[in-house]
Amino acid sequence: MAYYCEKGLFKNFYYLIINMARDPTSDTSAVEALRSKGYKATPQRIAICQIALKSKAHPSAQRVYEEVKKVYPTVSLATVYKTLEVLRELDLVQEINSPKGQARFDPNVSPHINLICLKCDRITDLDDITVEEITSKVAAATDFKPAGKHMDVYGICGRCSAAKYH
Amino acid sequence: MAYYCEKGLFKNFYYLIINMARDPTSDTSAVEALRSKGYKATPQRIAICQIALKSKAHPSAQRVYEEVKKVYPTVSLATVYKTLEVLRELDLVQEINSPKGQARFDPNVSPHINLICLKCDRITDLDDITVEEITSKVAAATDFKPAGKHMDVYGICGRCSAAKYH
DNA sequence: CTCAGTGCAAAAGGTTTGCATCTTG
DNA sequence: CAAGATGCAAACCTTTTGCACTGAG
Repeated sequence: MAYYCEKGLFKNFYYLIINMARDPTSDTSAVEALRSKGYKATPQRIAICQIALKSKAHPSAQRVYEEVKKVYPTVSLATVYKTLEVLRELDLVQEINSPKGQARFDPNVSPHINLICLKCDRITDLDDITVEEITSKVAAATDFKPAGKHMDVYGICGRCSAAKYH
Repeated sequence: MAYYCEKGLFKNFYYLIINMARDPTSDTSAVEALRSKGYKATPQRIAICQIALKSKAHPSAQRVYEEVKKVYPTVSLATVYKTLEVLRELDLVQEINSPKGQARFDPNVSPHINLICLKCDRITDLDDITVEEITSKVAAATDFKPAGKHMDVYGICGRCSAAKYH
């Protein structure tokens, strides 16, 4: 029967499901982006892209892992870390350093401000052209070359200040 | 002789040296800031303030620990962490989240931009009034309340881009 | 004299690494 | 079929915590 080989058929089974459920556009482009730099487009990586490149919640590696496991139960946390590193190299995600000591990943690679809540760790994007103004000002005024396309601002998010007296 | 009691005389000896070498102004104010909120001004804390509030290198806790040990050899890393936490509460330092997964501490609590080098992890301050413009813009446009007085921008520092081909 | 603070060692995350096994191209 | 990727477990680092002892106020 089909279950005997956990590492062969099982994986392919899930790959199939993923392929059926996938958004053809972005999936194809993720595969292409991977291959363009010599990376292999494994089902694990595709599944991780599915989650990480679509989430707006700025997930941590752990969070991505949990989501990916739902559709690809055999994936390991180490693979998630390695893949996120690859996606960073391909400029498909940016890494955000949260105050709680874990990295967060952001598929929004256009210029924007990350509003990082110091209480609940929620991160909200704020698209703002000021980012470009600032980075070009920095580049002009100093010998520092801004590379990331995001700027981080810390504070208390709306939800937390509303829930102040809980 | 004077060495017999490592935890008594030894400490006081170093405390004396610290007092002799100290900058009277800032030291007094650190003591006052501590006491004003009910914290005790222990020699360990004063030594840590000496280092952390004067450094422009945005040291990590480990780095502060190493510096403090030079003048106060019996201090422990745990005490450094606890004291830095107190200093943060007193608004005497701000915490910066570096990409290398350790916190960095910044005694510059006026509005400024932190230029964070993704290669060598060096952090440079850039005083810029734009920070206030942006935080007030954010406060006006969203329900997010900016709290920190710094904004983080990532990139490659002058030294690293000069040393590109090493 | 009392309670907060210290120092130690252990625990607790988060992330990386080494290695045998498996799979893509 | 070769080079690269996976999954597991162990190693690593940074930070936090529990607790007996110490010292500031």
